[in-house]
Amino acid sequence: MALTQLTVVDTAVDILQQFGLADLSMRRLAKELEVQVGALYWHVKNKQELLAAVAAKLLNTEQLRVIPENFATPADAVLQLCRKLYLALLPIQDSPEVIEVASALQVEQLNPVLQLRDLLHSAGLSTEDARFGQQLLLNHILGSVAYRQNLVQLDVDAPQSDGFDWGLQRAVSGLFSRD
Amino acid sequence: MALTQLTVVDTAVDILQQFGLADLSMRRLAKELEVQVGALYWHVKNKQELLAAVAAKLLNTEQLRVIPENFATPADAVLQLCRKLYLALLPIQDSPEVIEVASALQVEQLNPVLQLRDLLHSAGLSTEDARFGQQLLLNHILGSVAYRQNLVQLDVDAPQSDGFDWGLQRAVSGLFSRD
DNA sequence: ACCTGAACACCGTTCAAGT
DNA sequence: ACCTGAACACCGTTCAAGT
Repeated sequence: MALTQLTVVDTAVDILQQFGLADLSMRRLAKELEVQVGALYWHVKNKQELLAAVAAKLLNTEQLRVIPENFATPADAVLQLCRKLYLALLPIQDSPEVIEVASALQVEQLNPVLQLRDLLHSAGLSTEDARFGQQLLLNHILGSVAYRQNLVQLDVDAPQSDGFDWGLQRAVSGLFSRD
Repeated sequence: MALTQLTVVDTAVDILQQFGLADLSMRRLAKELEVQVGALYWHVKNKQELLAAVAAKLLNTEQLRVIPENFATPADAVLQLCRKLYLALLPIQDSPEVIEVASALQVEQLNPVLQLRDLLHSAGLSTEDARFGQQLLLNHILGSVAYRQNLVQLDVDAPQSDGFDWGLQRAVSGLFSRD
């Protein structure tokens, strides 16, 4: 199998899902693909861009879309999209770090983040406020996932809620109430 | 000067503030202190605990307290504390990552985070909800700082607001409105 | 065009041995 | 008790040289 950008990124996604970010090194990736490390740099510019591509692979899926028509209010659609994102990222080790790298480099390529912004906009927020609201909600999603993943990693077996949904509802309520 | 836990942590804080997390390696730290790397491990268990201690040094300062009596409403005190935290962390490179390590390891030693929780509690939220609200606000602070720091790092010179304060006001409003 | 081999300049952690 | 010296098992990135 020839080495392509696609195979490199897909293998990276695999390593991330199976072993976490600590094991996703360029050298490990090269070993998995049975090539020398240097070969990777023909297909990806550097590790940062690779991680951005990994994030895009993780997020740009049909599962992480929401059909606004299926919801009574825009707020409900927003809630649902956020919950989907949270649940999708939770089982992927270190996903918040990966997404952060990507959204710093190129938020515009992460479809669910864009849809989140769109939903907020069509719910009545100005273009700028929709961007801010998207930030608030994304911060909460990634922060909650990171917090939760740290708990299991430190075998704090307290299976207590991380308060994600509670905080989400409060945040959305704050975004849509005028005062 | 004898090597102590205190000097190790203080020097680590120095390196972080001057050069960022990428330069804060155990080896660089040893060089700065003019000892061998191994010597550090007599004074700190590992790098993770060192970073937690660094975070505590950064946050546990009198500057980052708020006098509730000075504010008309608890919500105002919460707003002020969050803004103080945001402004304090912004100039410290990679501070969100450091704080996250620390709050995963030992939230209970970060005074401003505890005060934030306390303020929410005394504002009427249940003990549990105060914890959740603290999470929501901390997520927003750290997320906004990280976002802002990434912008300057990628020399995206757009000095556009990160919407921190806008999001903060919405979040606080959501926390204190009952619906 | 695509890949190898090898180098450069680093990491965190451990541990026998010294004082 | 505290530190050195040295090792172990890694990193990301670059680049002449091969095909």
